[in-house]
Amino acid sequence: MPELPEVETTRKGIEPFLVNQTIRAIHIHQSSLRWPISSDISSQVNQRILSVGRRGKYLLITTKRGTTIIHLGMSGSLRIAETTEALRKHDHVEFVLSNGILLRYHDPRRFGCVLYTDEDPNEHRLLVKLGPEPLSEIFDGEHLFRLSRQKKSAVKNFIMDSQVVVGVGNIYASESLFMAGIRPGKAAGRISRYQYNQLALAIREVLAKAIKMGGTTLRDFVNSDGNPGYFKQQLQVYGRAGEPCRLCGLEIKAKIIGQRSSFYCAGCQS
DNA sequence: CTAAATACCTGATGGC
DNA sequence: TGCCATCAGGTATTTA
Repeated sequence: MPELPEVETTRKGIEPFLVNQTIRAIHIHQSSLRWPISSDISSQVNQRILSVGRRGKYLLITTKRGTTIIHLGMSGSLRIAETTEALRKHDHVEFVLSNGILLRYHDPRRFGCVLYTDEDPNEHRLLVKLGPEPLSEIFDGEHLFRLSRQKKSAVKNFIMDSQVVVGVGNIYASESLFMAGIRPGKAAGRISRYQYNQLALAIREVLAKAIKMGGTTLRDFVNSDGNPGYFKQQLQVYGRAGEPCRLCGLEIKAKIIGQRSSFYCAGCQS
């Protein structure tokens, strides 16, 4: 399921095929995604792509006229295809480019979205409230500490709140908390500044490493070039309930926090 | 205001 | 073989 590293891996993967190409056509096979695909996306036709950006888990394909905002939800993927390649099931949108290739949006569970705006995408209602990028300079322990005061909710839910910091999904939340030595169920407001410094560093490190490795493959994520990522074997706690902790050997525990499965080591995390 | 629950959706999996 | 129940989960929205 695409978290920030997978989205960034996708961005990097498709960028060289897209920049400076003109969008010749957009074929919509299924417009019923999380929100319907608006017909004004056709404004992008015959426009040259200036950049392929990212904000949080949103991909931004920008032309002079506007920006296509794509979210992969949890089962979405983008891939570069030849025009001769048969349409697969759940290939909902195709961008036909002037270099003769296709960008295909594929999303079995249709939790994702393909939107269009002719204004600054950062002012779009879905992006305007987002917290800092975890790999940017303004994201640090002080930021987490300041926002968390008086918060009673679990720290895991806190760091997964996109208004606090973007890009920390269920997998990397468990991984970051393990690395920082903090139990996921602990109240966000009761965590020290020192621990938040550790946590901010852990989030940075886990995400940066995953991006470097090309993203995690769990169920149906496929890199834009069709190859799976390689991060799965690096996971320390996620999905490892009952298995021994790689650091201390104690059994990894699973717990539902905020309706989401969470994993931690009772020996290494307090 | 906060925090928790819910909706959106389909494919993989396991039990019978 | 098929049918049903369960689970996966990002995030906007609704409810408490």
